[in-house]
Amino acid sequence: MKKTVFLYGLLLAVLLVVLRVTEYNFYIKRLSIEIYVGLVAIFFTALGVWVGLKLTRKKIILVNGPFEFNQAEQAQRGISKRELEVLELMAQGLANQEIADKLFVSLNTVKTHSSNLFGKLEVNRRTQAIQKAKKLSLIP
Amino acid sequence: MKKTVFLYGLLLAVLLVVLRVTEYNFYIKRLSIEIYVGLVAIFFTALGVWVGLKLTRKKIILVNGPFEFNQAEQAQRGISKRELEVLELMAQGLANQEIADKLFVSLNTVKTHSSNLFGKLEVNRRTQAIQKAKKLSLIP
DNA sequence: TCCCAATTCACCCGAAAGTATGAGCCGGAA
DNA sequence: TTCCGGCTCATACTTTCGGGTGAATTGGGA
Repeated sequence: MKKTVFLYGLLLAVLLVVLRVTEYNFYIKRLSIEIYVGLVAIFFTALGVWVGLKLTRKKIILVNGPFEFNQAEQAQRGISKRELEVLELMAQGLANQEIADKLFVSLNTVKTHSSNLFGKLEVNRRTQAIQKAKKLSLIP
Repeated sequence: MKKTVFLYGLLLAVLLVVLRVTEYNFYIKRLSIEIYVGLVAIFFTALGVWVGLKLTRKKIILVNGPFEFNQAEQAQRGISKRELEVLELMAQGLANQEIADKLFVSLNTVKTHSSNLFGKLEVNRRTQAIQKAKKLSLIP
């Protein structure tokens, strides 16, 4: 973040210098002030568009960008790592037996985990658990 | 669309006039050209940001815009309307009995529909059906 | 060291889900 | 009119889920 601020500051400084030089050139060449102002206007409009895009691009990324895990929610509901693993596999449409095979544990263990999970998510079906987990950003 | 273009043109014209007046004022008051250019720069930067936001806002809306149903996929797999209804309710995490109540049919009917649906979607669990249906744009 | 939370597993039971098969009804197409 | 696809429902059976209880193990923190 600091680096970003510094970069922008530097960019601004460079811009001012360029502005000054350009202004000097125009003065020497005795070109009309209108052209100069026009160029400045066009340039800064472009700059503004760029900045605007730069700012909103982050929002767009936020909308459908990489998944950001909601750690606070996990902590508040006291959901353990193992339970999360089960949740993820459950969200992939796997049956409890398949989850058990993937995690190298018994079917009963998966049942226990999923059961505890349902309690913590305040649901009573795996389909609802998946929905709620997505809404809480516990899974993508 | 035409109205938008006209509005933007009008806005631009107004801007030019304002620019000219401002320039005149500055000339009269013998203020330094730097201040004038600086103000123009700031103003057009802001304008650029606004335009940029205006342009990208549409894109954002497009990104997470209204769901577009994949009718071709439905036709190819021969999925009927009723099966789609069941699918949607299933995706909401409802149990078969709840779906039956919502559609005013018996539990057996829902079972039949869902069973046929699973065959057409090439899955054998409701969780997988939901996933696949979302991937195929049959449900949002 | 002791305790706790997490993890693991088992057993039982009832409910829900899914499979298979058969059948009646109805509206639109051939 | 006949036929077909969609919708409905039933019965029977198997599998999977989910709830409840209890218990052993273990790694790490008070």
